[in-house]
Amino acid sequence: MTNSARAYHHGDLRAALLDEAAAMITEEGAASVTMRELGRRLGVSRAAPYRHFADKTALLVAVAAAGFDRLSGRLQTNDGGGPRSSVERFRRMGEEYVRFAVENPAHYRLMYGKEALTRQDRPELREAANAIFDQLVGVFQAHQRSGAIKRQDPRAQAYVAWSAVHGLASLWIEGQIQATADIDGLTRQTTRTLLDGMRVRRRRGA
Amino acid sequence: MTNSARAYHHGDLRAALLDEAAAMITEEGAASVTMRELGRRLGVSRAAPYRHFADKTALLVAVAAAGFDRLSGRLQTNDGGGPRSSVERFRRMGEEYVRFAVENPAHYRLMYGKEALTRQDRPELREAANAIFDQLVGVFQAHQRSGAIKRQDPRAQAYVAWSAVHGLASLWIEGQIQATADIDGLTRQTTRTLLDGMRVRRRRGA
DNA sequence: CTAGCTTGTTGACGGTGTCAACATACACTT
DNA sequence: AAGTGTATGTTGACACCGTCAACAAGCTAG
Repeated sequence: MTNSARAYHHGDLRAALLDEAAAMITEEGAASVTMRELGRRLGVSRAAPYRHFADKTALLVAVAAAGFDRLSGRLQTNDGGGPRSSVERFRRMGEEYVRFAVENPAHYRLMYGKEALTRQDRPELREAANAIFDQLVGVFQAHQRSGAIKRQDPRAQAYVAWSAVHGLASLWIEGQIQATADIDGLTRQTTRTLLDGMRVRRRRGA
Repeated sequence: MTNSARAYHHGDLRAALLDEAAAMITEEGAASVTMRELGRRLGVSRAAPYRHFADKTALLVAVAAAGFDRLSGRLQTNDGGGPRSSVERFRRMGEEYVRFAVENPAHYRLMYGKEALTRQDRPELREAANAIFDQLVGVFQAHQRSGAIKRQDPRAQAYVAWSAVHGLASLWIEGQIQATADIDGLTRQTTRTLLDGMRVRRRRGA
């Protein structure tokens, strides 16, 4: 009752706010999201959103959390299909991750870039982000069991890999990578380099 | 005459604005920077900054550009000292890069994170960022010549490596990496993994 | 000394987030 | 069915903000 959708005056303003905010973010960037404009678009007064979110930050946090859920779902769906090698799983996961970011740049930026959001310890965000990270850790654990990569702390390995794909996505989104470059190619090269770098290798000298 | 510092009414308001803005950014984050507050702090009216910067974005761009210069200088200073192996050069460069970001989180965020800044093609920023990237490309070229890593497009290799350290720095800054983790250790593991992943290796099967 | 450009000030406008006071619609009790 | 309470939405107000136009003052060049 408390959190489910019910039809009062507007119908379900809370959900409508989240949808509209997400739409504005993808269309015009997070900076364009305004409590007043949200009200205008939804045919509601400027203060109406405050009945559903404590403040603007809380609204954006909710939108970001929804983004995390969407990303997490995409990764899981893409991961689950059929018995694949852990190499293939990792490669696919990286590609899907970057693809999401490239397709939803403003949303991705909101999820990871906004200081105000992550700075405050919003448990929702923390949890949603952790779910994705744990998924990645799982891939590395499986990969270690298959004997393909070094037996190190899988969390550290996951951090290194996550950094690489997150960095690639961020730099691309922010336009720091020359447009002539091929993002898919770079993603593949990244995952391949990471896996090769973690692979068990025979000692040569010393 | 046009761009050099001169003592008119205030002394050198332009430089003072850049300094004060940078200070505010490191102390309270970029969001706290306000034209009016800048005026207040420097004992000047709210519109005075507009005699030196077209708008707030231009000011922030200049601050970001200064940050790029600082980072570039640090990397160069750290790189130049004595004849080191290209492995060592890369390792040090990565560490210095992450260290800068960790020590100046808000500034680093401004340099790479702000959509508004990078979105518009500010040539200053582009140039400053490119200088750092070119430096990295140079390291990989040297590294290829030494025969240690694969002979691929060094620019692509540089993108992969840059992504990894940038991603690590970003995730750390945004608090996405568990605080118990060791950022220096992760940085070393990242550079080592990258180099190993790019190393020339003998084929095994297929 | 005067003319002109550079720099700084003040007033104003429209925009924002947010709160308090008020109004309404629905749900639930009796 | 009536009435009451709470969830929801509205309006007015306040203090900010970025920015512009009109004005004032200071320095420099002739």
